[in-house]
This record gives sequence, C-alpha cells and structure tokens, in this order.
Amino acid sequence: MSEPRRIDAAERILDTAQQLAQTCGFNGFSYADIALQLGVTKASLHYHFPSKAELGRALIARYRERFVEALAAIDHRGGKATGKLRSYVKLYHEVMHLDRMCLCGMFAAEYATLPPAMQEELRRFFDANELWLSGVLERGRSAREIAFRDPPRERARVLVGTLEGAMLLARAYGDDKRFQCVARHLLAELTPAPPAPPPAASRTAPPS
Amino acid sequence: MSEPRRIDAAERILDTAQQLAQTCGFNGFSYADIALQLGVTKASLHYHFPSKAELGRALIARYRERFVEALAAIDHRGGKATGKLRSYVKLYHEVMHLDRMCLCGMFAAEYATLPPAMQEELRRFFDANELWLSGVLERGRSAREIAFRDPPRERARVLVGTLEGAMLLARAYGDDKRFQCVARHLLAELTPAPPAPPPAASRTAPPS
DNA sequence: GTCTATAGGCAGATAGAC
DNA sequence: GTCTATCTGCCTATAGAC
Repeated sequence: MSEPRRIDAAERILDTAQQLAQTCGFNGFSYADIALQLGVTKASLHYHFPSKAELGRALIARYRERFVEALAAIDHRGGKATGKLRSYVKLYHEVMHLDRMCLCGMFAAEYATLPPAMQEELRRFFDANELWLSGVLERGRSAREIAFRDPPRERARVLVGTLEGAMLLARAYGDDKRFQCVARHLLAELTPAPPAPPPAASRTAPPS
Repeated sequence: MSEPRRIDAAERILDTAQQLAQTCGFNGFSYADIALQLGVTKASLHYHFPSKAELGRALIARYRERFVEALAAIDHRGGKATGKLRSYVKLYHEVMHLDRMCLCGMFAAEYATLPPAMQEELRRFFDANELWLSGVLERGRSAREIAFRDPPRERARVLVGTLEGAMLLARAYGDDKRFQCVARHLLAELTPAPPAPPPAASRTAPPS
C-alpha cells in the first residue's frame, strides 16, 4: 500500500523515450515527440530530466539493469547452456518483434555523437552481456553441452555482434525471418551434432 | 584532356557528407557541417543537392555503385571462394579502419526516419551484397573449396548481418580486434578442415 | 556556381505562475 | 509537478545579387 509500485511520471517518460529511441535513434526524436505522445508539455519533461543527455543516460542505465535482471532470471531457472543461450536469443527476438532495434545497438551506431556519460553507460551494457555469455559458454563447454574452439570471451563477442547486426538488417527489411535465420545458425554452430552423436572427431577428440 | 576526371564540386560534397554520415549518421550531421569542412556556404550545397533527402539518396547510390565495382574487381581477379570471401571481408575492414561505420549499416539503424527514396536505395545495396555472396558461396561449395549446410542465400545474410554487427560494436569500442576476431571466426567456419582434405562427407556427399 | 541575406520552423532549455 | 510563455540557436531551404 505504501509502495503500490505505481508507474510514476519519470517511468512513463522513459517508456516513451525508449520506444522512440529504439525506432528513430537518439538523434531522431525530440522532447516534443515524447510530450505529444504522453499528452504533456515539453517543460514538464525537463522537470524530470533536465537535459536530453541525462535522459539518454537514464535510458541506457534502466535498459541495462533490466537486461541484467533478465539474465539473472535465466540463470535462476537453471538448465543446460543450450537452453540459456536460446533464452538469451529470445530476449533479442522479443525486442525485434516489436519492430524495435536493441536500444544499445541503436546507440552504438550513433556512438560518436553521444555525450560521454552515455558512451560509458553503453559500454557497461555490452560488457555485462559479454561477461554473462562468457560464463555460460565456458561452463557449457566444460559440461560438454556445447562445443567451440575459440576463447569464451571472443565467442561471446561473436554472439553479441552477430545478433545486433541481424536485428539491424531484419528491421530494415521488416522481416523477422532474417533474424531467426541468423539466430538459428548461431545456435546450431555451438551444437555440432544434435541427433547423430559423433560426426567424425578423430584427432580433435576431447580427453575422456 | 577533354575529360581530366577532375573532382567536381558534387563529388567533393558527397565525399565530405559520406564521411560525416558514416561517423555521425544521417540525422547527426547538417549542411552547415559539410559547408564548414569544405570552406563553402550552405547555399552552394543546395545548388548541387536541393534537399537533404536527395543528398542522402545520392550518397547511397554512389556507395552501392562503388561497392558493386569492388565486387566485380574481386571476381575479375579470379581465385578460390575462400580468397574472394577474404577480399569481401577486407572491404569492410578498410572502412572500419578509417574509424567509420559502413554507410549502409549506419543508415539501416536510422531506417525508420529515412525518406522513402533512401530506404529503397538502401535495400538495393544489401540485395546486391547478398546476391554476390550467394553466388560465391554456391560456386565455392560446388568446387569443394568451402563447406556449409544452409542455403547460400541464408548464409549470405548471416555474413552480411554479422559483419555489420561486428563493425557496429568494434567502432563503439574503438577496437579493430573486435571486428577481426568475428571476421576470422566467420571465415574459419566455412573452411572446416584446411590441412586435412576430406572431413567425413558420407551421406551428404554431392553428386559427382 | 557561389555568394549574402533571410525566411520559417523546430531543437533543447529556462522563468515563473498555479 | 505541470502549466504558459519565451529565449536562443540551429535546422533545411529559398531569393536574388554577382
């Protein structure tokens, strides 16, 4: 009762700004756009977020926090590395299914024009992603659930980069399949032989 | 002599606009930025490109034409599919090495805010890329120079998406290695066993 | 073709009433 | 906290002299 988790004004502003940013980019929307969509004035937005730079920083911070929470939830559910990676890909797919780009992928494109505070926050997002993925990959390989040769950190970067790129193009073509096709390929790559057990691993056989 | 291929004003404008667009995005630069860099006035830019939409369209068109020419040059040099793919990746790497994003990858992020003429031109760029890659992949597989299971068209999309995404992140981190690491992985994937000739193609053997 | 000058609009941001 | 009113500056674009 005392904290009814009511959606306060700042949250509603962030919601609208995020949707606009994911669609149009940080340089592609204005306070006027948010105000119009919320039915308030530009001045009231400045009360909550004095500058657009501060609004942008808050956008990334919240996005990252929510993402990290989602990753913790995946861990909490347990299961194999393959399942976790599938869940990870699903996070991206859900975003894209709303005809949006990943907020941070979008901002990465505009990186050079962003205020320094936003640039730092942005890197924190990708760092968190890589860290989580590295862990899943490494433990999954140890448990023989997945297979790959390169260092987990590098492979994590391949995954993030590939998913962001796939979203970028899928959205431009308005075609979910372009994303799914890449995502499927990415997961299949890590599980060399799902039905038939041993393909033909002669000298690359892992130590028993 | 009659056509000394002098760099006319329109070309110089496009050069500057392209560099700005690849760094800041279409919504991230203005006529004033171009004018300042070239030492001319904004008004003179409008003589060559009446509207920014027309400038943007011309930017993509020229970028695509040059890219297609580069692909034709790769074909003309001949060689194996692996070499052609390496050359293709090199085209991306050269762009990134100038601390720029691929013009069309950048515009893909801003897709929703672009004038229709630019959206169409943009898709033509990616279509041309996919078409060329599909051909190289298909012929390379027939010649046993590379190996992959999915349809060539799909694999072409994986390549384009992955390279664009890798550029996006590498540029945000100002780190070439992030791109190279993904690129290396992408090529290695297509050549499963470089030293040992036949991996173990039993039932997936192509007709002789 | 390039210039000066300027139009008309929208951007982010602030002051002060309620 | 939200409003009206306003400021300043930059944006794309145009008119017309040279």
